[in-house]
Amino acid sequence: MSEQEKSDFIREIINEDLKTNKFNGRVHTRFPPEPNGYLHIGHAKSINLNYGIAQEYGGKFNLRFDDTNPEKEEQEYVDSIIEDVKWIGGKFEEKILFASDYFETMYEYAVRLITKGKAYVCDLSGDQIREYRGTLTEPGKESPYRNRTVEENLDLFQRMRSGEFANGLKTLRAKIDMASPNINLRDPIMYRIIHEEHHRQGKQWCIYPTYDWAHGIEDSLEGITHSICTLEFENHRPLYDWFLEELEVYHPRQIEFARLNLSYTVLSKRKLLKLVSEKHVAGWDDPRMPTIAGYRRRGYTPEAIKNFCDIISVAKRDSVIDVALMEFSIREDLNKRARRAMAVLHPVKVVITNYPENKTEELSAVNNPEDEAAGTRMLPFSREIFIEQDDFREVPPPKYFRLSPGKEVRLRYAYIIKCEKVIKDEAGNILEIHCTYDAETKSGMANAGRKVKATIHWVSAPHAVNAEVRLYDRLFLKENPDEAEEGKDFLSNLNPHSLEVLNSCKVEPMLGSAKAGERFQFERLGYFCADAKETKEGAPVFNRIVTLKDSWAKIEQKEKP
RNA sequence: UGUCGGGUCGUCUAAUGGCAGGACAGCGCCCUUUGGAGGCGUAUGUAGAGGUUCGACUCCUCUCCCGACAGCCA
Repeated sequence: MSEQEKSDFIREIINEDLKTNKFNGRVHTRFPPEPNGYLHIGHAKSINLNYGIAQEYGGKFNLRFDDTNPEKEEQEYVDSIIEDVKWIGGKFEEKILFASDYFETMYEYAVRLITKGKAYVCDLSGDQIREYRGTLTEPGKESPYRNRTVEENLDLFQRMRSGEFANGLKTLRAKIDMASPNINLRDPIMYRIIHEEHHRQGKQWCIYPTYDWAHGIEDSLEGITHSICTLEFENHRPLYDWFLEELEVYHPRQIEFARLNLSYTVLSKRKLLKLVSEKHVAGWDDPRMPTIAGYRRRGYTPEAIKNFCDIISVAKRDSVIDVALMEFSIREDLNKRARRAMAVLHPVKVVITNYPENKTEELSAVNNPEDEAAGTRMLPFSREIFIEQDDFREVPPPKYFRLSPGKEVRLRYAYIIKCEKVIKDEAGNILEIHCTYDAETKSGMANAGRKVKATIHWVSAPHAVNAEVRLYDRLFLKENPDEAEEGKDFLSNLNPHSLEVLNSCKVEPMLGSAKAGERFQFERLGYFCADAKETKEGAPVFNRIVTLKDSWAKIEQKEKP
């Protein structure tokens, strides 16, 4: 998709603002995560949107941490978020920003509102505040503390700051309208008392601004033009606007879009945290997690993620994106870029009885048929090879084109072989398959053109390297994991087979020195990535990124009743 | 029975008063030394009812359906 063609309701708004010169021709966006968890694919959508817009319009982009709640936030999350935003490709202006750096200004602004008679210190408890707020259909009641004098409010607010009161004893509230049909306008809380150490401010503060109070100020201070957030903040926009108007400061425009939902996936921070803390997965970067760190470890590329974000576009209606679109994006990317390799995951030995013992040939193999520049490599071939158990059936089902007794297949880049005999143990397990080869059918020879129905992959037994391969699948069995039985939650929909570890895989020699993070297509199987943390020279560990589209699997599925 | 927002192929998304198009998924065929890739083709959609108009996905009215909001979370 070319940048020119991109069009959505947000870009339309920006075009309109540019036309009317609303922000003097400026475009300045931001990505404002709270450092209370790892970034996930939904955040990638937001980064791609905000950063993409800044880039397209020659504007600016800020990375700003919305660190206004010390009870939930940690430095570990700050670090991971910075790494993830960079990996996704978001380049932020000069330095990383923190809402907590504006705390002093926010305090002064609050004093300004108090002085205007637009904010007051309230002594109501949490329960009382809820009670006074009213309900969705009934108006609320005014707090008995609502009409304190400016002097009293100023004094109390100063004493809140200086630590005179315990948590929850007092709040600073905006004086708006307790009867507003929009609950957010019923005297919302601006400051609460939290005696807790902040990851950047230490013990400097014991009052912390709420999101509604803080966010618009952050945007205003940074000169943001378009403050893009998700739909659940739509009802907060009147409040965002109210604060900035009362403050009489620079006023950005808030625009809301629908957050990303992915089938077979959960994307709420709470649920992701639960998966990690209850050890249903191995950590935030477990390759099954929809976190940026998880996708990275799995082997996804930033380009594929960007492409995915472009495909799904952005709108206001709620939607659930088919996870197949994500899989399509990574396949499309890796098909063009990943070098091909031979790997046998479930090996069974084949002995080519008419091939000389002790002979080894070097056969030329193409590294990437989609990219001639990737060149070729040599593949050792010998009398004993491994093939995939699945590529042999003693009793072949209909339409099965691979090896079976008396039948021929081509070995990729090598010869056509014919199955002559199956050697089993007493229990009936297949130990070896004995084949003969046709020496005239070597890849590239005159007779090589002889047609056989199938080509299978293989690895020379004496040259094979042992590898561990981790087969990852969807983490959840249900399209909507939240759709659980009575009394159960999304965890009951976990896929028990989302990870299968194979320890005795046989791979071609070149793969023995795969570097951490390197990606390959294992021919006929899928795309794999050498694990970033655990792969070692001579003892490689591969993560399956995604399978190849497998039309045989589909045929087989259909044959079954 | 509050306020705000939303409803276009199975799934996303275009068309902003002028041929309902694209992608993914599906199906069929061709091609193929990866049952991959690629090529070609095919089916499927404007929530409903009225109205305005030469002409409506688009504008108006009503109805229906879905989502968000009653944290001192963001």
